[in-house]
Amino acid sequence: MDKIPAKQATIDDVAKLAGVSIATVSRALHLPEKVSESTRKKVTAAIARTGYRANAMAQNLRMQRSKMVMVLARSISDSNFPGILTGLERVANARGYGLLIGSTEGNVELEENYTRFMASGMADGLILLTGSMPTSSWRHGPAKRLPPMVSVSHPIDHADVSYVGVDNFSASKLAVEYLISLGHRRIAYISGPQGDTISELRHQGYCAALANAFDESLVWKVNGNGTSEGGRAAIERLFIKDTLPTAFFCYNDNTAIGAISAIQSRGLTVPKDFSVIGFDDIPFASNVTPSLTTIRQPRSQIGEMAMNHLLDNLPDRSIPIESALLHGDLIVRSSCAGPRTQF
Amino acid sequence: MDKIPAKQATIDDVAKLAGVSIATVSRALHLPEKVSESTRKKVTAAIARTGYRANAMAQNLRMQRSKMVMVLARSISDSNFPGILTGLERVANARGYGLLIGSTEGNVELEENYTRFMASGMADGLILLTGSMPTSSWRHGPAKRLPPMVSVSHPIDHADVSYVGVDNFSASKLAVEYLISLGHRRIAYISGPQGDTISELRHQGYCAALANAFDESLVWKVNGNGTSEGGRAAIERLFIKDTLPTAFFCYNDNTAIGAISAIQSRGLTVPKDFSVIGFDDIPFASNVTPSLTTIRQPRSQIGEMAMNHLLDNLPDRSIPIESALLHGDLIVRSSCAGPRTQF
DNA sequence: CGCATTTATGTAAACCTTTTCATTAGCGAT
DNA sequence: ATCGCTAATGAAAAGGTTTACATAAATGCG
Repeated sequence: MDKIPAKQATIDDVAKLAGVSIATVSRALHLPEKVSESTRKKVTAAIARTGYRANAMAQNLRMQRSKMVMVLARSISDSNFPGILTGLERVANARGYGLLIGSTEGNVELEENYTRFMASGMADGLILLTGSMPTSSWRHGPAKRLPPMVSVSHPIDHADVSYVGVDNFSASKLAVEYLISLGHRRIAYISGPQGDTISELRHQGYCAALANAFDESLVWKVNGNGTSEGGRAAIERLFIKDTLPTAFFCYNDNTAIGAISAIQSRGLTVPKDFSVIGFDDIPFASNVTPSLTTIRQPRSQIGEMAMNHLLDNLPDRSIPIESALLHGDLIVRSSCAGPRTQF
Repeated sequence: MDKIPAKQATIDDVAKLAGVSIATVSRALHLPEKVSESTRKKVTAAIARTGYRANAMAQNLRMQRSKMVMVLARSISDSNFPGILTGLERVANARGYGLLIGSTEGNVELEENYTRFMASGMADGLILLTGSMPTSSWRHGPAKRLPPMVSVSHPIDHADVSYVGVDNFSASKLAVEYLISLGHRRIAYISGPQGDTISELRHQGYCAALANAFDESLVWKVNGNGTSEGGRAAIERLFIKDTLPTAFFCYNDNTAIGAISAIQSRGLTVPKDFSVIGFDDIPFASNVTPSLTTIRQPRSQIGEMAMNHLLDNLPDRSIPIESALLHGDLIVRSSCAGPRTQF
């Protein structure tokens, strides 16, 4: 084994060792057909000997890019995040890009920190999982040029950004239709946070399913906040009333799990007394008791599509703004059944 | 508002506008005390006017760094990952570093892909969540120089890398002591994957607690694999026997949840018939029924410590290899109770 | 006032590539 | 042998910083 050189070898070292110019080395690497068989061999040999790896910073500086994509999320701990990130990562890696991740925690200062990062050219593109455009001074400043962006999961109102996510409307409709098919007529929606776009879409799907099925539809919305605590609280508030729904369509699995837990702690059972359906199919949905019937979000597929779309758009930013709505599948487990016959 | 310039302003633009040299601009930014009050003002004004942001690639090339840390994980979907990542991210961001993430999925090719990335200077340091040194050709090649590294959560045998993680031995001992304090004498350990270092440490803690408490200790190990499926299977296998333990200390929460589910589906109850204690305190531990008694890993603290240690070591690599074992707390919920009086 | 010392600024090199442009050599055709 | 054309290579610029060194101005002191 050669002795360890003090520093990482540069293109100069390779060129010297191969007895050619650095231009030729570069060409041997990137345009092999432009260089003669014999010198190409000398160059590859020299590269092997020196252990040369092109310095990414120099390349990026010269080529005016960074080969990085920044993923900006509201929270890393979101149940959907790992799955999406896995998809993003898979294609970024396959296409030679690095993934830079940042979480804003809803904190404007942190967000500005990251946009500064972006502004200094540390990323060629931006994946938004925040549900909003990067709020920051620099957008309104002189250099208004944002990198190509794709919004994932959370559609952004009034912004011309491509969007990839599950079709919340149709998937919710599907969920509620399933409850209806089981015989339920009094179905409540336990919502997500107030003003949340996704919650609104899911609510619309819920309404549509009811309107389709019944002449006179009973829309029943209870406010939650997307956490299991919120689901629990929603049930508590509801159970003060004397008329109750027989099934709950929940904003997400966390909410559903909270709802189930609240129902159970009142001595009632799911799905015998009440049916509960969630949304997301988070990893734990199959591990709760009863296992949760829900809508599966194709998380990694969402991530893959989003990243592909973004990277396709990098070279010339010519790809038009477009939305991809992916199909959400109904996953039937054990938290739904027909309604109790007697109320 | 100024009109939008075609390109991002460079230091030259600022210098020209301020009527000084680029060296002065650079100094005004980094060594403000070395530049006179008046010119400093001119420079800052020019910067504001142009919307100048230093080009990160150029800076990094010049300064021979990248201001990035790579986080290499086995899987992004690991239950502990988001929490640790949150901690890592928090301090990286605060200290001006970007977080580059990659998941190897146990795939050697992917791992090599990332080490190539590293070798080209795209990261100044490396956080290992893989439990092993980056296996790759380049380690054995001529340029053997690895960047500073810190291993997190998974200790790495026979490698001189700093390590930050929970004190698996003591925490496990704590868990088992708790079961003993409830009156259990026949306690089984449902392990993680074969050969897993962490599982081995937890096993040792388990053994130590037993040995401390009883003259004659009954060590009882059942193989799992770290998934809820594994926990479930372990219980099934065990229940063929006629003597059974009264309590289970599980490798992790996933295993514990699987175990509980298997016990329940045999018509038995936790904690009345069997006590189950987990490890990790994953977000869902409080949402299962019965809510899971477990050991909490201080995930974000682990991430913060690891990143701080790594970044402290970047300037001169002078900090010695060291291990930080963090305390794991016992979180008492409802999955443990005293043993059944009659066997 | 003259010299030494500090302070402020500018010039240019260095960081490592990619790529344009120019040059040289080689070859076939006339 | 000469011309023209192609193929292979090299020289040098450009990308945007930081910083060592040089220079000029200003200040201190005897």
